[in-house]
Amino acid sequence: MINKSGIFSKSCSHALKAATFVGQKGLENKAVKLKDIAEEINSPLAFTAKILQKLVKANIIESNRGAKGGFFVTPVNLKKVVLKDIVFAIDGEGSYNGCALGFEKCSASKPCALHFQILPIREKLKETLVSTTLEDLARAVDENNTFLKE
Amino acid sequence: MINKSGIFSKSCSHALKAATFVGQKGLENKAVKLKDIAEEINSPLAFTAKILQKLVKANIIESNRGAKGGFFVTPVNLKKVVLKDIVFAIDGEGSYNGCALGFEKCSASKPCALHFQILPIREKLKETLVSTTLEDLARAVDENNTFLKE
DNA sequence: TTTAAATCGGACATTCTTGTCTTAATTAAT
DNA sequence: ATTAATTAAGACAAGAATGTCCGATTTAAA
Repeated sequence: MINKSGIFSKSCSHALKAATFVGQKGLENKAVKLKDIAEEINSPLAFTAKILQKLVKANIIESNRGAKGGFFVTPVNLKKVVLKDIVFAIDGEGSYNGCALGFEKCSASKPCALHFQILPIREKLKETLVSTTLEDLARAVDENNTFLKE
Repeated sequence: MINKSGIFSKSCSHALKAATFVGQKGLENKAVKLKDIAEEINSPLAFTAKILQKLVKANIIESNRGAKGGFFVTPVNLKKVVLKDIVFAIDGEGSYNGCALGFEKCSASKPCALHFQILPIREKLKETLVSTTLEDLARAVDENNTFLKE
């Protein structure tokens, strides 16, 4: 949502950053450890762990336990996973489809006071969330065109 | 933000609904009481009061205390106030300008991993928030084209 | 001038999000 | 087998957002 801290919840921002970094390493088929991820994206270790676990359960990234373990993305998922998948995994569908004024039933036939104003914004957002792949993000970061840290 | 409950924070949704209802009555130069507002927009009384006070302090609506008091919008504000004013008053500027990944400094020259994806969405949102007036919302509701209740 | 009807303002309570800690489970290497 | 490295999982803690309560203040009317 558009809340005080920007477009996404903090958890979701962390998830997007973490997934992108794992994706970046995935470009070279490498796995990364929790500690490295948390450091790279500047997010608390234990909290990052929780978020990574959600991403694993959502089949966005995978993990290996034990020594030499870590998190990684398969080449298939690098191309297949889109932003929407990550947002859904962390914040759920409401973030994607919810009414701007919070109504359960809000549609063109029973529109809330903001329905027609918000509609085109929503559409544009959805468009972006389904068309941007994890690989897109990972490559841009890898080529130093965008950043995961300030 | 695009969070679990939709685009805006709950407080902000309440504020938008409350302001719209006060605006609707303002079309006929009437004031409304807190109790009526809370009932109309289906929001808890005391909490609605808090939000209304913020709107008053932000000079979006005005109030009269005491018997025969209430909240109202001046004809000038009805035309002058835009959605952005309300969103700013409740959620602050971050909601409007904040980086999608939460960075302080995020710009075309130092873009976060989502910067270029989010930019056009943000622009569209801003456009809408500055071009929609309180009167626009109030009239649509008054003409029964849109709703403040399910 | 008293009373009733309102908003104002601050302290408090609850709930949700964010973050921490500790222990268990798994794996590779010695 | 044992140990060290690592993720998994759940209980707990802190903070922010949301919501409640109560008394103070203001105003109109009787």
